[in-house]
Amino acid sequence: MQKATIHHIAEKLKITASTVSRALNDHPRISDATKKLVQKTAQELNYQPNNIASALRNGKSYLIGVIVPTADRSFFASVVRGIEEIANNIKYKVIICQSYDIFEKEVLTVDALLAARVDGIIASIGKNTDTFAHFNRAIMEGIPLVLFDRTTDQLEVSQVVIDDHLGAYQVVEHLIQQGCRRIAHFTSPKKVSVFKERYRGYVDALHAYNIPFDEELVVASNLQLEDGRRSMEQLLTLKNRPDAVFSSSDYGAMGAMQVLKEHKIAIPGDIALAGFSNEPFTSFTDPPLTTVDQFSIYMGNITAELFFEQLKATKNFKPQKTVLKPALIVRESSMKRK
Amino acid sequence: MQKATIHHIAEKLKITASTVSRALNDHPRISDATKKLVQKTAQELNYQPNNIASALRNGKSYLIGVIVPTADRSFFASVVRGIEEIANNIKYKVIICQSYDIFEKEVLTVDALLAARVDGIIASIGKNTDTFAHFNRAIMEGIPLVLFDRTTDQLEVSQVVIDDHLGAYQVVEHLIQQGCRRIAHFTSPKKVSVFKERYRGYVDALHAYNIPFDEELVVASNLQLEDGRRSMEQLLTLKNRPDAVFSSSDYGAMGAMQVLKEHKIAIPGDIALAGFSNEPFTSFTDPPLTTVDQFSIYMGNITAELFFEQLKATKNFKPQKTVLKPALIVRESSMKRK
DNA sequence: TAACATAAAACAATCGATTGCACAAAGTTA
DNA sequence: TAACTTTGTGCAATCGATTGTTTTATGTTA
Repeated sequence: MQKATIHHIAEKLKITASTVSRALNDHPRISDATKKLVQKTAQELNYQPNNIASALRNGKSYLIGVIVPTADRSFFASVVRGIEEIANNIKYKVIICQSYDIFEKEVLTVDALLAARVDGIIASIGKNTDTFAHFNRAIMEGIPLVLFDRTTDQLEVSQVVIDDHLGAYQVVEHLIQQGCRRIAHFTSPKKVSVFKERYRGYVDALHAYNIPFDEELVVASNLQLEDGRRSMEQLLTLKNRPDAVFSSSDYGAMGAMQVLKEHKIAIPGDIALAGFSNEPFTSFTDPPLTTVDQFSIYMGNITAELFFEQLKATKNFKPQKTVLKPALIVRESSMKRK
Repeated sequence: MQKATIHHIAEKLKITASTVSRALNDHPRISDATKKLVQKTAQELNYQPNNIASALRNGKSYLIGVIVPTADRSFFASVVRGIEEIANNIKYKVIICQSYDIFEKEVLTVDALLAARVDGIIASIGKNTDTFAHFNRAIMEGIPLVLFDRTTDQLEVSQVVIDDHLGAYQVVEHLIQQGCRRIAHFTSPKKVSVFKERYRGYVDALHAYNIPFDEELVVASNLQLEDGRRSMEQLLTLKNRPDAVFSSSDYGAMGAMQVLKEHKIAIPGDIALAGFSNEPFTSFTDPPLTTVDQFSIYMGNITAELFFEQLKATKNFKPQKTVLKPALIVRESSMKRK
């Protein structure tokens, strides 16, 4: 059974396809009578416009590509959800692609999206990405690009980030207020701005409270669970142990928590603990983990709105940077003072 | 700057677009010399085929729609990853859509995918779905449909599931071997086969070991964290409390764990605990949660392979049902005997 | 070398929707 | 009533790739 086209409608009404097309698109030069007739017939024939055909004609696909390192991290999944909410409202569909933090895969993905003729790309950059030619390729083809969370200033594009500096600052300030003085920090060696910013927030908070910065308390790793374990073990070998750990990722903090428990070190009694991202599991841990919420769905909304603004803008659009405020979530893992 | 088309290549080489097209598609009637020349020129002009145009011509979009209740559950995210692995290998792109377990949203999504002219749909049915007209619409349009995990026998389509009965049976058998005799079960009131199957596995294991079935030990809910909490509180009001809880979802088990801790009830000492799905957080809980792994990435692979098999099959394809074996993962929450 | 086979490439239609332009009918104005 | 405007449709080209059907070279055979 064939799907109905505007030609079928036209034939049935003894008019031309162009009239049908105009009628369906509410063109002012078509009489109301014809419009109604066409709409009615379209219904009868269960007509559904062929997006492919119109995509070809007007060079739009109504598809946007979203690239995330991994979609099974709650943060990214929620941002994607936020993007979808906005996109679906205006007939756009979202293609989700995962780079798995692998640079080559990210490059391939960008190229695949360009080949698929997406109308634009929203991306969060992989941890191992430090050259951006693939994204520049998209920009040069006139494909709008908006980055969120894991962004870079090496590209002239709009970006939406949270104030990682502030989030980290608040965590460290909170730890200090709980009486901690030797606060360790798990960070990433990668040139990803979010981690650099959190590191800055950590350092600045220490300064602000006149707490000496001690390089041996900063451990760089990939910030996964196992990394957190290793980093914590390393810290425990120090003569002068920390009394708190602020990890740039919840997974890293989780690894630390496991190690501390294995060593029968009290949390937060001996060592307080805080993570970053408010992954869902953080409220399930024992003790529940202090962390920073990033309002991820909202971030997705904002990112999508910025994206579509740029998509509509005909001329050269000035890249915008939106900075969202994070929220410190205090849970037991850091509550030394009840 | 315009993107190169086959016409640009043709013009440059003083041949026609059809020759270029055939050369690029390695048509036997084109001389090797021409083929090489065309390929070289294509490279030079950085030609990328316009998928939209070829989609229109041969009625294929190279897009497949994947509908999941939510993409931020590790199980679904991993299945999607498994699907993507296969799909991307053969130039297909995956559109991920979330139904959020809302029936209306699921219907809209199916229709949107049909309108987007996807080449097929892979779906896991929402919890609240009990009529299937929307999926039948896809089938009638000749769009291949494959279901995974949350499936139904009311549709004549291929499906990939794990043996939920076996998984549940193994959990309950394990609990019995640990000495538990009053094993409670959290299930869903919904007509979702996975939960029905797990319930059957629970009942059958009890039977097999001559343990009486007690209706008051079975609690139906939505199986989220809060539901698990409520269900556990309810069980604790019984005169004759259970000595184990097997929840059909890890989140439900997590809720139970929180309540038990609040009541200072030892896990697994007083009450053993087991979930289902092997969500990542289950290894982070204290104690780590016994659960069932579903080999989700593999499930995605299998699902995609079945899907593409069906897509290639020209004639009426006989729906197949693939059943995968799950794996019991024993952790401390159920280890009464060390 | 005429007749025919084969290889290589051109021609033209097609997929379905869109749109600039042409054109006819109806309405308006002087 | 001639001249012009407005309104409603039709015509035909277009987007880029694909493909059945010629057409044009080239090669082979008798």
